[in-house]
Amino acid sequence: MKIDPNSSADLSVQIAQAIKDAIISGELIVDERLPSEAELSDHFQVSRPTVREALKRLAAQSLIRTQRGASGGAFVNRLSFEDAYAQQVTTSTLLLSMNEVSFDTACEARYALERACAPLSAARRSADQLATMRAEIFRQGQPGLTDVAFCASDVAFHRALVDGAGNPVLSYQLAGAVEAMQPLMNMITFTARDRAVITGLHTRIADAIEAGDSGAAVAGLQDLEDETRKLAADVFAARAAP
Amino acid sequence: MKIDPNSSADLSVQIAQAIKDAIISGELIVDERLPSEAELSDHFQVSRPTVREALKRLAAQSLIRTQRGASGGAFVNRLSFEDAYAQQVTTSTLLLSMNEVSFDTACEARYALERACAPLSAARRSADQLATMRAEIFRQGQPGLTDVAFCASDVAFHRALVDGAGNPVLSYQLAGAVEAMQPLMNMITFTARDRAVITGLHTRIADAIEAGDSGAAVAGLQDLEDETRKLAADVFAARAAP
DNA sequence: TAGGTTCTAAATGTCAGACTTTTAAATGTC
DNA sequence: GACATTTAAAAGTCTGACATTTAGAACCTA
Repeated sequence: MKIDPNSSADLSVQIAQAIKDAIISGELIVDERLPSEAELSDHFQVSRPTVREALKRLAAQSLIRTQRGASGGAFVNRLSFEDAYAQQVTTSTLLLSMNEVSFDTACEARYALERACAPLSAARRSADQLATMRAEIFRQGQPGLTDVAFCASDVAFHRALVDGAGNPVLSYQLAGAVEAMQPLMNMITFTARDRAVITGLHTRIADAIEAGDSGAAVAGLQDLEDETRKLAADVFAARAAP
Repeated sequence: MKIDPNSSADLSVQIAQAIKDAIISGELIVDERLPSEAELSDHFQVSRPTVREALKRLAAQSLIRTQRGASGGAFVNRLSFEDAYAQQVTTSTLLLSMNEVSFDTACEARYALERACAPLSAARRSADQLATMRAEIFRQGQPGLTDVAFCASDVAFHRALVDGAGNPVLSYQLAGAVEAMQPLMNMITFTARDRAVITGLHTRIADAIEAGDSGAAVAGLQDLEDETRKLAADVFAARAAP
C-alpha cells in the first residue's frame, strides 16, 4: 500500500484508494484487521485525523467496519447482500430524483427487468413467497388504505415476485429498480377503480406464478406496465391542463 | 437538521445521516451550498474534525462535493449516471467476490437481465452502437488476443447491446451485472474453438439486433448463456478431477 | 476607462497533541 | 475454578494551530 507524494489529490482520498485497491486485489482479505490508526498514520506519513477521514470514506461504502476497545480496529467487511441492497436502493432513488428521469423511462426499465425474473419465479418460487404475494394483494383490497400504503404494498408484492426467482444476485440488482420507483408512484392518486384493476392484474400474475405458467406471468406484467403508464400519463395530462 | 444527544451512535455517523436525510427529503437541493465546516460544528455542537468525518462519509457516496478556497465549501452533488455506474460496478464486483456466489447464479442473473434488454435494443439501437458491437466481434477474432483482453471485449460487446436499449436507467442497472462477471469469466481459459463458438453467437445476436428481430436476439442470448455455463462447468470439473 | 496585478479573506486541507470511552485480556482474590 | 479488578490498547472526540487554495475586491498602470 503506497501513495504518490506528488499527486495533487487529497491525502485522505489517496489513502482510501490505496486501501480499497488492497481489498479489491485480495491483498487484504475479509475479516482481516487493518493496522491501527496510529500505525497507518505512521506508515503513510500523515496525521491521524487524515487517516481517520480515509477510513470513514471506506466505512461509508461498507468496505470496512470499526470496533473500539482493546483488540479493536478496522476490519475488512464482508459486503453482505443486505448492505448492498440498501446502497443500491438509496443510490437508485437519488439518481431518479436528481436527474429528471421520466416516469416512462424508469417504468420501462423496471418492468423489463421484472419480466426477466418472471420465468424463474414461476419455476422456483417457494410457498412462502407465493403467500406473501397473496397477502399483499389482500392488503391492497382493504378499504381505507392510503395511497402511500398502497404503493408500499405494491413494492412488497413485486419484491416477493423477484425474490421468487431464488437468485440473490438478481434480487440485489432489482432492488433498486423496484424500490426507486416508489417515490414516482407516490405522485399518482389511485382511485378505487384503478386499485381494482391493479389488484386484478396482481392476482392474474400470482395465479400464473402459482401455476408455473411463465408466459402468462410475463403477459400479466406487460399489461401491468401498460396500465401503470396509462395511469401516470393521465395524471401528468391532468396537471398540465387543469 | 438535528441529532439525538442520547443516541449511542458515533457523532459523525449521526451528522452524516442528518445531512443525508435533508438531501433525500429535498430540504437541501442540488448544487446548494452546505454551511461551512465551522458553522456545522457550531450548529451540531461538535468539533470540526467530527464534522469533517461526516462530510467525508457523504463525499464517499457522491452525495456532496467539496471545493476549497473563498466561496468554496460543500455542495449537494447531482448524482450522475456515470458516478452511479462506477459505484454499481465496484459494489457488484465485491459482492460477488466476497460471498462465494456460484458462477451459475451470477451467470443466470446476468443473462436474464440482458435478455430483458434485447427487445428494446433490437427496436432502438443506434448505428453507432451496432458498429461498436461489430468492432468488438472483429477484435475477438484477432489471433494473439489474451484471455483477459477477450473477456474485456466481451464485456464491451454486451455493454453496447445494453446501451442499445436507449434507456439510461436500464444501462445503469445492468452495469453491475455485466461488468461484475468479468473476474469470474477471467477464470476460464478460452480455446480457439471456444472463441469461435462465442464470436459466432455474438454475430448471430448482432445480426438479430440489426434486423430488429427481438426473438432471434433473445434466442441467441439464451444459447450464449448455455454455452458459457457449459464452458465454466468444464473448467470446474477439470479442476476438481485433474 | 479598460485591463491586468496584487492583496485579502474565507474556506477546506493538514497537522500535533491531548483527553475520553470502550473493550478484551491479564491479573488478582476468594 | 469462578468472579471481581486492573490494565492497556484502540477508536472516538476535542482544541488550536498552520498551510493551501481560490474568488473577489482593491489597486495600479497604460
